Amino acid sequence: MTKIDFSADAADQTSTPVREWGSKVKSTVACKDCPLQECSGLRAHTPEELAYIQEYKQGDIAAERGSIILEQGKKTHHLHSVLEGVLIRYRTLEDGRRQIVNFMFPGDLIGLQGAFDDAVMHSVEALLDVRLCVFERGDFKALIKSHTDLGYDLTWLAAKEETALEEHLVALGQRSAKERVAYLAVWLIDRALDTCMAGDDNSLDLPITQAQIADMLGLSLVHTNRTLRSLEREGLIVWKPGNLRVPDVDAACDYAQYQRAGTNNRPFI
Amino acid sequence: MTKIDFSADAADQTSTPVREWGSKVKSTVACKDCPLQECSGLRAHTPEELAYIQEYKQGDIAAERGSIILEQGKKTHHLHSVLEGVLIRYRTLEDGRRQIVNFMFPGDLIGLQGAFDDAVMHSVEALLDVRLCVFERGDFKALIKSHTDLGYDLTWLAAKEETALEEHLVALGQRSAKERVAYLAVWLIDRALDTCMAGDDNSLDLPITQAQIADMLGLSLVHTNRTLRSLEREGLIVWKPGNLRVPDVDAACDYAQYQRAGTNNRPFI
DNA sequence: CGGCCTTTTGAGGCTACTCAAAGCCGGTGG
DNA sequence: CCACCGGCTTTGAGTAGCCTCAAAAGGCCG
Repeated sequence: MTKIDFSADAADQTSTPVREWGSKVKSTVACKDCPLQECSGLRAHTPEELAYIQEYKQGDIAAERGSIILEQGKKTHHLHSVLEGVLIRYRTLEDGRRQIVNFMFPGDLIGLQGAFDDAVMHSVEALLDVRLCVFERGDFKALIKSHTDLGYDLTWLAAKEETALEEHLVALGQRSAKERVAYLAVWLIDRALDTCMAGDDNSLDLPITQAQIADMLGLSLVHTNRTLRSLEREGLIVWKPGNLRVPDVDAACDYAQYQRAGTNNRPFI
Repeated sequence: MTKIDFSADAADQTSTPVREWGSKVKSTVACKDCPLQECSGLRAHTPEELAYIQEYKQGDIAAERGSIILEQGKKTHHLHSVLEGVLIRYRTLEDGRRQIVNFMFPGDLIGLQGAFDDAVMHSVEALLDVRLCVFERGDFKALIKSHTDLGYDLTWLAAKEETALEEHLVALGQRSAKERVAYLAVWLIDRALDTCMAGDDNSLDLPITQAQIADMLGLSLVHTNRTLRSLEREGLIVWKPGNLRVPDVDAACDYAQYQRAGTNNRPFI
């Protein structure tokens, strides 16, 4: 809920474009030293590609847990990618109902849709302290055109994001509450494994509230709680505040009727 | 349910790549005469772009209503775009539950994800007799690289598709049965308007069964029926077999808490 | 006319929701 | 150091929306 303090005018509630973190953007990490290069779930870039990216990267920013990075309906000049941390992307209806649409892990792109439309139709909030790379929205079209490899990667990323939403859609449309929770747990663990955020015992430290889980899965808070406890009693999933663990991932997958996508060396920017 | 008769071996249930419609592909429509060029909801291509596309287009095929164009888990050598007609994209769980993920209207791309992964994780079925343009999957990477404008369009399309899924996700997660049906009705009408398929009274001729509506919205068949009849009694939506009409689109949007995306000249291939 | 698919309607039951309140935990201030 | 407060979690009780089972009616085609 706290606003990011880097921004000159993040508190501005109008729909005018905001100059997010205008002069505060500095580069603390050079692309060639990007820690994500080491991550086994991601496809490392060639030195050449890294040089391209560095050219377009304006810098990186830190934002603390709870910060709102993007706000629904606002225009943005920037495109971000996740260097470190986890965020949620959600949409709010007028009467307050909220749907969390997806989670964003290191390597994911934030606000791609905003590069085409004027305003993004969702908000993005940090679940952990995060660091984000900043790109200029306008440069992005040039990037696609001048460095076709990265243009290809971008399309790839968009297609992957689509696959993830498809998966969530199946969960919401077809699965029971317990199946949904099991599905989400496994999906999160898988993403964490891909981005080197998981513990070696299939656990993930993520301070997500049950209200957020509920808003992701289309369940009520109360029923989410009961479902969590029920799955825990069965030993399938141990989801304590701040930490998620799935003792037997295969069993959980089986229960949720979820097919894990093989690890797939996704590209990132 | 009927298989497409163009295919040499569409009945092959193994996971080996199939040579879909090998020699049967002919070009009945030249890109420069593409009827979608005339459509107000789509962005017309420049003659130059049309020439690019023509170069990569292998031809077009017709498939009749009920044909399965793509099958979940299969490899495909081809990429398609919708020249005419409407299709659904769905995913099936092992126990038979099915989730319709999205509808595809003229100008939409089929199987983009398959261009990156080996196999697509969903099936595609024609709701109407359709005509599809055929591209070679392998050529597609070259297309992005050699004609960056089209690469940009492709990314744009992928981002749009993602936005649509996001919208569906909100519907499944947050809306009641009646709101979901109202939402879907308006969404379909909007897509139809964009692609010049709607009647002038906000109606759409689309032979979709209530079972399919149910599988799209995550409702049971019986309850879908009751919900349809209930909305009809209230005069919000008239959804007869084969024809959907929304007398007052604004009222329906309002009821479903759905914000129509302004018409947006989407690109197409 | 008979068979198949789809739509419609009835009846009863379960899943998940709402309302409500108590327990927990960390932070703040007296 | 302890009392208090706000946010999160947990549990109880009653309800409603949606589901399943079941069967009849309508439409299309051989």
